[in-house]
Amino acid sequence: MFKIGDFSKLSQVTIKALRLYDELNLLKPARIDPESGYRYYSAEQISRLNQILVLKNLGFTLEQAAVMLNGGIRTDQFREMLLARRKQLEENVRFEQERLLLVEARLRQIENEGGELMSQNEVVIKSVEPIRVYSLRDVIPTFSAVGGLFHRLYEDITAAGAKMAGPGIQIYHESEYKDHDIDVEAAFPVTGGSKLALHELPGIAKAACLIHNGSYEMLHASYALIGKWIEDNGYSICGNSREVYLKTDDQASDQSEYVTEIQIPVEKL
Amino acid sequence: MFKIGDFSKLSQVTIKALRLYDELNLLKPARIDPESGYRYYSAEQISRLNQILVLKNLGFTLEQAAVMLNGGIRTDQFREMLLARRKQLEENVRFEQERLLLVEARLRQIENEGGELMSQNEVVIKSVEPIRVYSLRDVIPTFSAVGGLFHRLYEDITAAGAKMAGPGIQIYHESEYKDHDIDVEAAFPVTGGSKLALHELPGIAKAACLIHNGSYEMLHASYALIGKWIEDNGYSICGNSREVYLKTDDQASDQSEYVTEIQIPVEKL
DNA sequence: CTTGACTCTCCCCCCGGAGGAGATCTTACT
DNA sequence: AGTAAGATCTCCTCCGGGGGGAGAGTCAAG
Repeated sequence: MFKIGDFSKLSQVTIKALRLYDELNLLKPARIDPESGYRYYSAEQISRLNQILVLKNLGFTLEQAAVMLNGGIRTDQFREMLLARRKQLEENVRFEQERLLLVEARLRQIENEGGELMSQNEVVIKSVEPIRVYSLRDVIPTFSAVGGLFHRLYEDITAAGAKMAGPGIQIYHESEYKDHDIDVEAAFPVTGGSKLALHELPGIAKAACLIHNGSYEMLHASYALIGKWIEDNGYSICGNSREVYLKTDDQASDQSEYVTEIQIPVEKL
Repeated sequence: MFKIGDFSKLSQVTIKALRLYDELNLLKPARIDPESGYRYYSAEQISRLNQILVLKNLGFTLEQAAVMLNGGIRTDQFREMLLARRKQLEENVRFEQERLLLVEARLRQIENEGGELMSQNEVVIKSVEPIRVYSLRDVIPTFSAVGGLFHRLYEDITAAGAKMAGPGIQIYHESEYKDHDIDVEAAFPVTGGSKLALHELPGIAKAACLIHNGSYEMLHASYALIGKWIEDNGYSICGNSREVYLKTDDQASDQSEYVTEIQIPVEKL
């Protein structure tokens, strides 16, 4: 019989851990002195402890280990848990490797381009929810004509007694870059106005998103940035890009205050 | 200005997370209504939020992100943190991959050898602490003579008025298997007996350990098991193996109750 | 018998939120 | 203007695998 300290030294498992395993019914001491509460372990229990350590090394939780070791498991169940474990581990490895690539990309960027540390505007990947909107789609001669499209949209909405329930969204229905005769859709989420024919804007599973601050004349710079990012990070564009007008003339006194989000659907190559 | 729910939808960050970032001084709302306590965010703050998300994706903690974004950091410091991060991530990947190999080895074992699920006695890798012992070393004709060695050890210790302070240990000072004229050391940690010439048994950084239950006549089977395990798991033997007599004739009424631990120093190939 | 080393239970902490309770606030509809 | 629904607030507990420490009780050796 060993006291917990001796047993801990023998097994290289901390006393804290042993007490926890006791509490979780993973490894009950062979005897507990009813008066002092001291735990006494027998030499045979090292086998059991080793089983626990093996399961822990495989990455199972202590709770799973308790279920397995307390007998409620068949070989085929164990096999299935191992398969699930393998799947999870493979995913973990992929995830960590991808994260590693991101870190290395940052390091390269610092080495090459000097100290930018964190730019004000960073590209992030996120999903975009589907949303019901009222929208108008048209082929417009030049970019500057998109204002008119939004104006017609606004008139339709107010005429129907509806209200805008979110920021304006613009979708480029072009697969390539064009600067004339552009197929463009302007949309607003609305509330009320049951007469309006709403239409569901599909969600985007993965979109590369970048916030653009300031006048629309500089939007192309942000597009260049996000395009470079997509290329550098091994994504490719797989859908129509959008602009979301988070802050525009109705809340900003100056064009320099405008805030626009660029969303580009992407997929991992 | 967006209420927290709208801002959450825009940014695809949960309300819970936004409130946490507020608490951690990562992202304070642009305005908090002093009467209702409602948080109001401005469109510009999405940039800041994206910075947070990027740092989180790189695997930094929120606390680190707070330090970085709140200005107390220079580029070279950021670079060092990235380097540390890379090192940690590389280690994580190695660790998870090794764990994955363990799981796959288990799966192969189940497929090949049918349902053993968990054997009673599992091999674990652990470290062994250095320990001060009194020991005798001799070349003995056959294995069975090791008993005599321990007997002499026992007599020396009691004669010196000392006591054994732990289980007996046997070290094989042979690099290959021999069944006659074996160079063997028998050792006991002791307390008291200042006249005894103690000697420090070195620690082992990595030892493959296996508990053997029962008579010593079956020890060879456990040696075969641990040898196979070492080979299967990509280790190689790099030192003298030991046996630790955790339960032997002084506490056991029958040889079938003996408990012995085999320790073999190994290194990863 | 004393003293120092061990052990006991109980509580808080880590990390990044998730889930929920109960109260208050805003907003849309009548 | 009232009311009901939905949003939001703070505060609490929980997850995993223990680590660290307080305060009290126990064991073993000289």
